[in-house]
Amino acid sequence: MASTDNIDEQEFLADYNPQDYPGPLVTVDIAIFTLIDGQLHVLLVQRGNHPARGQWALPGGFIDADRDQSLSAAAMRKLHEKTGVQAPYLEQVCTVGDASRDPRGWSVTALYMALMAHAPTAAFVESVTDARWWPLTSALAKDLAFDHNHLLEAARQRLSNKTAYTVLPVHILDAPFTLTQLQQAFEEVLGAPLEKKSFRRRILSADILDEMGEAPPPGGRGRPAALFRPKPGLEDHAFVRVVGEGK
Amino acid sequence: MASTDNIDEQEFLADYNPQDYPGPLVTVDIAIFTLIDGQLHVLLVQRGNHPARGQWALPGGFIDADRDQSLSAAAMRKLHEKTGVQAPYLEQVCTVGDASRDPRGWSVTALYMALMAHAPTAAFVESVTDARWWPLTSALAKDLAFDHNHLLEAARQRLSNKTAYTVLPVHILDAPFTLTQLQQAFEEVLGAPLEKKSFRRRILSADILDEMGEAPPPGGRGRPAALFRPKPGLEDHAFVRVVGEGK
DNA sequence: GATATTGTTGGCGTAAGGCCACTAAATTGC
DNA sequence: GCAATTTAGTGGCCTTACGCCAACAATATC
Repeated sequence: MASTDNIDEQEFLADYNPQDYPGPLVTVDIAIFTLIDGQLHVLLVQRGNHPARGQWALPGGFIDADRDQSLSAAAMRKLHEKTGVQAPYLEQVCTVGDASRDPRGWSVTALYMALMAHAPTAAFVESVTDARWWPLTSALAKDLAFDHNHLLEAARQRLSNKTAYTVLPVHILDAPFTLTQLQQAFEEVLGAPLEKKSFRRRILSADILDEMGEAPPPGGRGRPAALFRPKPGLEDHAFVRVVGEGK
Repeated sequence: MASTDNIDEQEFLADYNPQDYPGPLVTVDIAIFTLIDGQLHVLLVQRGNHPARGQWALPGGFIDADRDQSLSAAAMRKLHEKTGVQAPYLEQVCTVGDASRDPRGWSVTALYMALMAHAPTAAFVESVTDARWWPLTSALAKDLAFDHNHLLEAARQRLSNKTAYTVLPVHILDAPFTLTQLQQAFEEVLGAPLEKKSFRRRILSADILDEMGEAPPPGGRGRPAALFRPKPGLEDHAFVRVVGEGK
C-alpha cells in the first residue's frame, strides 16, 4: 500500500506542471536601517521600470526560482544587487498579500528588516536609477511605490518594539562604540530619552559587550569614554523587563 | 512628464501577463491550538490527494486569486473549508519558502497560528479524508507532510513565547472560566508550573477580565471559584515583565 | 462536627529599573 | 596655572512587580 502510493505520487509529480495553476506574484522587500550622524536612516531605491517608475521604494524584487535557495537568500541577493550593500543582520518581519497592492495582479511580498553600520551605496542594476539613504522621517513622508509606506512603517515598528527588550541597535553602529553612542542609538530608535544609569546597568550586567580601551570624546571635550565591541553571538539576548516604562 | 509616464505605465500593464513569469507556488498553513481536558491539542488533516497522500498535515492550501481578498482571508477560508472550524484568534507566524520543501516546485507558505475553544471538527472537502484534534505531543511525534513538523514547532514556539508576556491562552478556553483553569491553561502552554499568587495578581491587576459570579468547583469539592470572561478588545495587552523567570 | 479539598488573600524578601546627585577626567579660556 | 565647562561614570534610595509560603475561607465527604 505504501509502495503503490509512492508510485502513484511519482506519476502524479511527473504529470504536475506548476504553470497550470497560476498563483500570486511573489517578491521580497527589505527595509534596511542604519544610523548616520545620530539619525536613523533607511535605504530606498528609485524604480527604473514600470510599474511606479520614478517612485522611491524599498529594495526588493521577484524570487528567482533558479538562483534563490530560500526566501532569506532572495532577500540578501536583492538587497545586494539593487544597492550594493550587505547586511549583517536580517530578520523577517511579516508577509502581506492581497489582490490590490500591485497593479500587475494578486501579489505577495515577504518583508525583511535589516540593520547595518553606515556604508555607501551603489545602484547596480538597470531596474534602479538611484539608491540612497534617507532620514526615516523623510522616507515615511514620501509617496512610496505600492504599499511600501505601510511596509516601512511595519519594519520601523518591529525595530522599535524589539529594541525595548533586546540589543538590536548594536547593529546600526560601527564597532567600537561608547556606551553614550549606544544609548543615543537606542534613543533614536525608540524615539524617547533613556535614563543613563539604568541603561548602563542593563547593558553592562547583560555581559554582551567586550571593553577595548578608551577613546577621546567625539568633540574633543570632556572625559574620554570606554570603548566597547559586541561579543560574538549576542543575537538572541533578551531582557526580562522593558526599557522606558517607568512612571 | 508625469502624464507620459502614466500612459507608459498603462500600456505596460496592458501588455503585462503574470503567466509569462512563472513564480513559486503560494500556500497558507494554519496551526490551530485548543485545550481539551487540560491538554494542548492541535488540529491536523489527513491528506486525500497527492503529494503526501495519507499523511497528516496542517490544514492549508493554495491561494485562490479569485476568491481570497488577502493572505489572512485565505487562511480563514482554508481552515474553515478543510476542518469546519472558525478561529476567533489568528496571527501570522512566519513565511518559509525554498526550492525543496514541496516536491511540486519552489514553494512559499505563510504560516498562521490560530487559537480557539474546543469545538468538534468536520472534514468538508474531498482533498481531506479526516480532520482531528491531536495532543500536541503526538502530533509532533508524527511524520507530517512536507516541512509541517518544522512549521508546527515554529507555531508552538510563538505560542509559548507570547504566553510569557500576553494573555493569549484566554483564547483556548471557553468563557466563563475560573482563574485556576486559566492558570492551568498557561501552565500547559508554557510547560512549566506558575506561582498561584503571582499569576492572580498579574491577571487581576491588568484589568482585562470581567467577573461574573461564582461556580461550584469542577469535581464538586472545595470552595466555589469566581468566574471570569475576557473583556472585549484585550488583544494587545502585554506585560512588562515575563512570567516564570524567577530564581 | 472533624477532615479534606479547592479558592483567595496577607506579608515579606528580592531583582531590576527610575531618579538624581555626586565624583572623575578631559578641554577651554583667562 | 587654575577655574569653568563638558562629557563619562557611580552611589544610593525609592518603587514596581514577582517569588514564596503560610494563613484563611468556603464548600464536600465521612
